Amino acid sequence: MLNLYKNIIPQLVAVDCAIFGYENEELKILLSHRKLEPGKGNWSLIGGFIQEDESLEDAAERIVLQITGLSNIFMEQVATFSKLNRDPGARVISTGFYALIRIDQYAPLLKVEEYDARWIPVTQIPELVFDHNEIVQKAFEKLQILASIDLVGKALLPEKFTLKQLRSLYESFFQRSLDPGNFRKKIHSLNALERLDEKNTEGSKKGAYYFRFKEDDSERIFNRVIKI
Amino acid sequence: MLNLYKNIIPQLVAVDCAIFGYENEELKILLSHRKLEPGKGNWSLIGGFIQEDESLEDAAERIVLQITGLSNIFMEQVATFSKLNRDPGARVISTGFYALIRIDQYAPLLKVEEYDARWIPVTQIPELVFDHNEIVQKAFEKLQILASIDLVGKALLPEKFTLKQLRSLYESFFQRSLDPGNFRKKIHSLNALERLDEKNTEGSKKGAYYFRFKEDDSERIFNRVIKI
DNA sequence: GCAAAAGTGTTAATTATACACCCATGT
DNA sequence: ACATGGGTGTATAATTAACACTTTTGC
Repeated sequence: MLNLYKNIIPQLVAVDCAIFGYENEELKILLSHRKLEPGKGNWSLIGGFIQEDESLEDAAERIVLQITGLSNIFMEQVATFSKLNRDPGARVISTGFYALIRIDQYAPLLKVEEYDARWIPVTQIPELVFDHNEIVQKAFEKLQILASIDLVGKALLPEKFTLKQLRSLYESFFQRSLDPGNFRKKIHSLNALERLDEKNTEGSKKGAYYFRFKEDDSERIFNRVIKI
Repeated sequence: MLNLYKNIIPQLVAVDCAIFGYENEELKILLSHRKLEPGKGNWSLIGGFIQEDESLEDAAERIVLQITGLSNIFMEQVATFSKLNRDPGARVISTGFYALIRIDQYAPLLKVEEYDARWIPVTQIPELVFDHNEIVQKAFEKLQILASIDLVGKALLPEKFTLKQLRSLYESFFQRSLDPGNFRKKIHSLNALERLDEKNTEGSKKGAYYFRFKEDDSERIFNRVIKI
């Protein structure tokens, strides 16, 4: 491969993915057990080295596809982590990503046993290898900011869902309870959802209408961030 | 150096810095002319390859120090850019940073002619090499978000400044005019500044009070981002 | 009928926006 | 005294937040 830059020492480059999903009224993250030394067997994010012919985004998509069976999913960079001794096995520079997937579509390609991947509530994240706890922390903060200025849900909830489910998702994002009435009004004002005629009667006798995200979101309202 | 990971192809890793400063009522960015092929002589961000014994943050600080003479400055990651052919000279993965410096303290260590570094208003950014325009764009967006939720100014303005100057800085961030009266009230409500007894009489006969950032910002108010 | 969750309405507090007005001072 | 930018005040609209109220339906 062409290289006009001589005498530059190349580095090992990897990606680590914080994969979020939503299930049973809880926001969860997919954690696995590390296959390689050092740290073999410990809890870890899913990651891998970048290949010569792919971008970081390509690598992250490849890895998420392997472990979830899903492609074309929502994914964003968190940050790149490069402390000298973050990985005791070698000097590795790793870019963190966070991904949002629908657990109802989760269908891993790899044998689950191989990685022993599990969905863990974000409130119960164990100690992870290397600096992975820091990556998760930053990923969660980015997700919170996103959820603050845009209605996040399409990537995490099933096709149809109740407002209670959406609210409970938001309560997971912000880790606090939200007023049901005010939440409804806020969501409706965003013009992003459409009500179906169908009701979910699991949670109550009256039944709660199902909603889904509009195909056409041209009238959807986003919050400005600018407040000053 | 220890390496437990065999058969992994290492990559060239670099940093590129979008250095912002504020001068004559304008937000500016420090651009240089590229010293190396490919693209030698073209407008470019200031950057360089990461060394074996430093993190990305270390490398960015080193590079900013060389070109501005300043250390301990405000700096944050923008994102990491890794498209396969972003740099025609080789496959280079580059992490973008943005830095905020005070132009009144700017004192480059390297001969300025060597890089031909210049302060260019953000409204007049020329075509840059590779994907540097994209890096600048994302850096500016990050800066806007920061300025939306926190009072940015300490890192860009001189020690003492008038509210008009601060407002003009904010007008540079958001590229729109802000109501003088409402801006004052907003700033005062944030509890971040203290008024000096001194006045600046350059702009008017009456004179405008100088302000500075409080040493103690324990009572300073930050805007929540959470709006839903 | 009543419990329980869904959904609506009312009010107060806060914040944002537009703009009128007063202030100090060099000429 | 008056023009000019600095600085303050006021009226209104929009948003947020707390909480009371009505609706539906299975038991």
